[in-house]
Amino acid sequence: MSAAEVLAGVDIVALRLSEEGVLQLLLIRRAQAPFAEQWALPGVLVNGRCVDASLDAAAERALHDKARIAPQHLEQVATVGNMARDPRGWSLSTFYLALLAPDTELQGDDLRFVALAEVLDGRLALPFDHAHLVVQAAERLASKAVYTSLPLYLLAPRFTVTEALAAFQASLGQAVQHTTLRGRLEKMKQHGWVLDTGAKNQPKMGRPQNLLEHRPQGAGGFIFDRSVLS
Amino acid sequence: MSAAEVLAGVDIVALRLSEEGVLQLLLIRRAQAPFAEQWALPGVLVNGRCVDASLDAAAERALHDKARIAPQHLEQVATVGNMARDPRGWSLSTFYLALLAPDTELQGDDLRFVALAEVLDGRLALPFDHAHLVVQAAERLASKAVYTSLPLYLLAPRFTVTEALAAFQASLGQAVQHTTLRGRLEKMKQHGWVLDTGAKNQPKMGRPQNLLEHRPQGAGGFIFDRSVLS
DNA sequence: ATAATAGTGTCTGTGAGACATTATGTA
DNA sequence: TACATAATGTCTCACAGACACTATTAT
Repeated sequence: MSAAEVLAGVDIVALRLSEEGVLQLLLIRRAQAPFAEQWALPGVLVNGRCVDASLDAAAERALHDKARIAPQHLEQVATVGNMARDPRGWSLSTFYLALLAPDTELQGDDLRFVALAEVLDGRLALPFDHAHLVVQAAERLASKAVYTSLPLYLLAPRFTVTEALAAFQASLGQAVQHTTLRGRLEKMKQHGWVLDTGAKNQPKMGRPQNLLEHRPQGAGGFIFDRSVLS
Repeated sequence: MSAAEVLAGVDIVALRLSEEGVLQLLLIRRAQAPFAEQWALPGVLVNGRCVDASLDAAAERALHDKARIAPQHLEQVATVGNMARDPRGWSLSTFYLALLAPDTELQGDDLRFVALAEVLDGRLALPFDHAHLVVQAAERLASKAVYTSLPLYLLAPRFTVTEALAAFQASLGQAVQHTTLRGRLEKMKQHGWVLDTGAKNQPKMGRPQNLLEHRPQGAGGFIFDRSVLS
């Protein structure tokens, strides 16, 4: 069996929720050709010499080595493979959705966050088919936000209902009734996924907010049995 | 950039609904090492010489070339990659879930159907990590059966409510109220996904059954806004 | 007091769950 | 007639949607 000449790698679509409630995408300035110096998704190649125990380990390595970041959630989205996506030839990319804590900071000027919306609507172009990967990852987040608690991984472990609302609305791209979200958080409390810290948070104005705590009891978010949409 | 030495391929978890309402898995007797002569998932390698336009095209090729079968539904499930799954070294497998028509017939004695349950509970072992792939594909089908109409792709284009019930129950691994399913089919009628052929089907005994027709209006099944479970 | 924000309560609609009832065929 | 199977109807419950109302802070 001859060694197959396929270029295989993992790419990461890492998202952070900004203080303004907007999703931001992590980009890295490529050091090597092709597309050297351009801003692109962080990623690594997987090959015979690679030390990764598994593909998921390679994804974690990509985030850790390239950006010194540990995500709060990491899941595989899909794998694309064709002749056109890389000028070097037929290539495979298994890409992951990573959700980062809102206080994630970047070190080094070869890393930056950009508004996810700018990539989704084409205002900001990315090399390879990275824009397409971003679209699919964003769709994954949106579709899971409909019936799971996945957007909570965009928040700090302690969060307020208002912050949770921002996370869901940014993930879904549309408004959500706060009463609906409160009902879901109540349901999660009953299953130990969320608990009421007695603590309060005082905004600049208005009534203090209850501080909740996210306690995942399994992978991938709590699953509700209804859609959050009409 | 040196050619990366990664063995990459696609494997297919193709399922058929038997007349007894049991899910069956398509296996092929391997012609080549490793694991020659053993029954395994159909699959093909993707490499630099390959003619496939894309990874999805390679999946279709695997089913067509190896089994002369065209599935009613084909979707990518995930990609696994590690050192242990193939004795030849670090390898990648992107695996797909394929749903076949119930009248799918096999030609050649290197193809057969086995009961999916036998693989899931370990009574029937498969080479590589194929049993693990089958588990994940079956989980994908089950989780989608909760809130989509995916199991209808296991039926002939014209089907009865009883057959649809069997498809859902086999996919989910648990009983479903027929009234619930009727409600969902009614909803699908309103959106053009199912229509009432005036025709009837006469079982050996009892009242004749209405014959419905499956008219997919998009990829991946109709999406409901509630879980079919409690 | 007023504004701003958080949290609760009420009413409606939808669709699943469970089960009873009716309909339509065969033996 | 008896039986088997399909199809429909009824009632309850959970929860999303919409919106009103109350609560608690700062200025």
